[in-house]
This record gives sequence, structure tokens and C-alpha cells, in this order.
Amino acid sequence: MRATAQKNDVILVRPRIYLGKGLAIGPGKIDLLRTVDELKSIAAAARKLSIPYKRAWVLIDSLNQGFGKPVVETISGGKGGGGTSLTILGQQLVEKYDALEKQLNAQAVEELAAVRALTE
Amino acid sequence: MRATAQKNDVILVRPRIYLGKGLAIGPGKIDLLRTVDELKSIAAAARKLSIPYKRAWVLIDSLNQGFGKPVVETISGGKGGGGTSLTILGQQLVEKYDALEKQLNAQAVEELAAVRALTE
DNA sequence: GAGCGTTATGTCTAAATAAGCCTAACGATA
DNA sequence: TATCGTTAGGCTTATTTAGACATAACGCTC
Repeated sequence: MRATAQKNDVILVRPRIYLGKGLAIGPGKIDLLRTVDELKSIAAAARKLSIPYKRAWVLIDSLNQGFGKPVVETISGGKGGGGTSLTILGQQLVEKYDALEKQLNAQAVEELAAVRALTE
Repeated sequence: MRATAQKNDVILVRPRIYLGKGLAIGPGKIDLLRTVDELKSIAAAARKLSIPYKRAWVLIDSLNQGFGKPVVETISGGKGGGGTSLTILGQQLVEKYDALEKQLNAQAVEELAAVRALTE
């Protein structure tokens, strides 16, 4: 119940994971998926992240293609012009990545500090 | 004393660490440093890694600049044309990175497997 | 002192990446 | 049915990045 940030909550490493045959997933795509999930729109997410819509779409499409099944479910037209939400796969991707990232950072704080110490 | 590879020896994550103001270090530079250390030559390391000498030199120079002090010590001319060895800093960089990498991979195998499982 | 292989750069070109612009379909709403 | 904001692309240009090529200094070695 402490309000102060804990040492093991610090995120220093944001891994890029290579999943074979041209499919890779890193912090950029994860942040994008997270923002899409939040705003229920690719266009809105792109604006928030200050990247062109086209780029956001390409990134998401590369995931769809790479996984063989979609990470998002989209509606074109209708109220608000349409929208996008994450599929189960998309949600799991974010969740598993977050868990991995958290684990990496929690367990390797000391080793990380050792590397960083070299800059001083 | 087992000869078989251990589960925790598998390298799946090779992190890129961002150390601020344009300085980043990842598997590419570490492998390069390691090869330079091994062959005592930037040119020979570049050949072994199948990259142009220029690129190898640029990568190493970016480390020298970024850290403010050199990661290599070079001799130009002389026996064999010259050569390059790692400074203490350069050696430590490789060592600390290796330790970090090992730690990350040993501790996060399950989370990684969970992400990879999504591709199936 | 000529030759050799290395370090160290500069410059120019090519290739990979990203950005920009444009068009079209879609479906609720006014 | 005209408008609107969204998805989903195609296509063209810019920008960034990497590669190729050239050159010079250096100091052993022959």
C-alpha cells in the first residue's frame, strides 16, 4: 500500500522478441496495441503516439500477417466512423509481453546497474 | 559436469540497453567487441563478422564517443600493420552485458515461452 | 626505402525505411 | 442522401541508414 515507486517497478529493459520468419515484436508495437485497446481506434492511437495512421496500420498488419490470425478486430463505418478493438490474441500478446518485461526488469536490476555504472 | 546444454544456458533474449543521450548498446556491438578482443584487430573482426571495416569502426567509435572514454586501444603501423585491443572499460562492458544477458535468460524462460506459445 | 596490413576518415552511391498524399468503402447520423 | 470519421490500402517522394570506394598516416619487415 505504499505510494512510492518500488525499485522492481522500474522499467529499464524493453525487449524485442524475435519469433521467427520475419516476425518480431518489441516495445513499439506493444505500446501501439495498448493504445488501440485504450482508445478503441487505430487512428486515435496513431494521433496520440504522434505517428502517421499509415504507419500504425502497417505495424498492426505485420502482426496480423505474422501470426496468421488477427490481433485486432475492426469495424469500418458506422457510429464515429468505425473502430478497432483487440482480439483475444492481441490482448494476450500485451499481457505476456508485460509479464516478460516485468520479470526481466525485476530480476536483473543489479546487472543493469552494473552496466549503467560504466557510463560514470 | 554434465556435457548437455542446460535449460538456463539457452539464449533467447539479447537485450539492447539504452544508456541515455544517443548511447545504446546491444548484441551487435557486444559481439563486435568480443571478436575484436579475440582477434586483436578491427579489420579481422569485421571480416569474420562479414561487415565492412567502416561499419565496424563506426560502431566502435560510437561507443568511444558515447562513453567519453575509449573502449579500445589501437596501434597503427608496425608488426602486422597494427592492431586493436579492448581497454578495461571495453572488457567490463562485455562482461557486464554477458552477465545481464545470462540473468535475463535464466530468469525469464517461462514468460518467454508464454509469448512464443502464442504463435502456434 | 618500398611494400604490407592496419587504423582512420571523407565522400559518394545505393538500399532500406518512413512519411505523405490520395482514393475508396463503410455505415450511422443529421 | 450528403456528411463525417474511420479502416484499408496504393503510390510517390523524402529521409535515414548502410555500403562501396578512395585516400592517407603509421611503423615493422625485407
